[in-house]
Amino acid sequence: MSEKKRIIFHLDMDHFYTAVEEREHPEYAGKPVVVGADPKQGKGRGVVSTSNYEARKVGVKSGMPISRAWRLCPEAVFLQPNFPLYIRVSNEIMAIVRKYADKFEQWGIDEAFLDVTARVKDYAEAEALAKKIKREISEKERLTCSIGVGPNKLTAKIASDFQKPNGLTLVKGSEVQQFLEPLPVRKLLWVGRKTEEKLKTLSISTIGELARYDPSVLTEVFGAMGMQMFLNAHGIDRSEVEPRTEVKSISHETTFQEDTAEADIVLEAMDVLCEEVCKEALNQRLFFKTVAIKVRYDNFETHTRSKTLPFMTARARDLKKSAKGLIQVYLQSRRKIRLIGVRVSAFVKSEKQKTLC
DNA sequence: TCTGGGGTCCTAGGACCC
DNA sequence: TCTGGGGTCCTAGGACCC
Repeated sequence: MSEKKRIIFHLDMDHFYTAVEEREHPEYAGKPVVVGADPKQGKGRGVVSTSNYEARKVGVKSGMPISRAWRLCPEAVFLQPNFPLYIRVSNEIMAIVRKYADKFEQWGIDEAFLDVTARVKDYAEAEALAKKIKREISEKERLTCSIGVGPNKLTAKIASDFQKPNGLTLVKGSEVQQFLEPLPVRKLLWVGRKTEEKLKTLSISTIGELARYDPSVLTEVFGAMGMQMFLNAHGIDRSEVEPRTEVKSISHETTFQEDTAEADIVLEAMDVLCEEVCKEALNQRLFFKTVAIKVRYDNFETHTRSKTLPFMTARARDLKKSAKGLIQVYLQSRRKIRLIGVRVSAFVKSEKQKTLC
């Protein structure tokens, strides 16, 4: 029952959004660049999506409130994300990368896993292949990436993050435990802020401490996830590199400029979201059965309500009617609303698109 | 610090059916 | 009159990813 020997790459583009912007705008060279919400002189809502290394030097990081980024670095070039551009560049990069893998899995817009087991005979060849991929991306796209190489996805992912930007880190099977041992548990995939905090109460802060902990206690505290974490801490991860399956939900959401309790404003915004969601569903030829809405109050308390229709549809009229019904309870509360969202799921792919629309 | 927007997966309770 | 067990679907919330 020994684990099949594999060689997995994880490729991660370096500060992707800002890198693309810098490529398109040479005049930004050497300046701090921040892609995210509009800072509005420090009064903007929203967060930083990506910052380049000049901005990171003064502490501007992904996920930070844009107002704080503005205070830290008012001289930065602040840009709103240009997703159509990023998606186009992403598609070009993925086309380059996927031809080097037997199995390929895109992970978000700017990351990918490659199973190259059948393409290389050892880590020396893997290193040469990784360099070749980096060179091709650099020549064709004028962008850099970091690649991690390891015996599984877990190790490859952590390795790609180990030296950035423009890094290449190889971790052989025999070196995995030693490599992971000193790292904080937060580096493990699926260990986020909440799990990190919970682990801290058990006096676990490094992957090594997690590996030495009693797995039965971990199972008690975290359920199935506990055993998963324990195995991962030992460098064990049998998950396959596999292509993303079909889309399971489509959603749009929006945060208001100012929190509002006005039903008219909320309903009008919701109609727009419904239109956008329907347009996308139709583009992908998907009919949906389940409609969900999301409401976030001004204190960040968040609720969702959903309803499964007795029929499938892709019509905006049906979506608007359902969404309107679902949001009523929240409007009646007269509390100030910060955000609303609309989501559809439970898809049926249509072969008869034309006749039904 | 004052917290976007797009997703996936898991859990748990209740309804309903056989 | 109080009581099965299994299976599936629906709903709400939450954690996590980029």
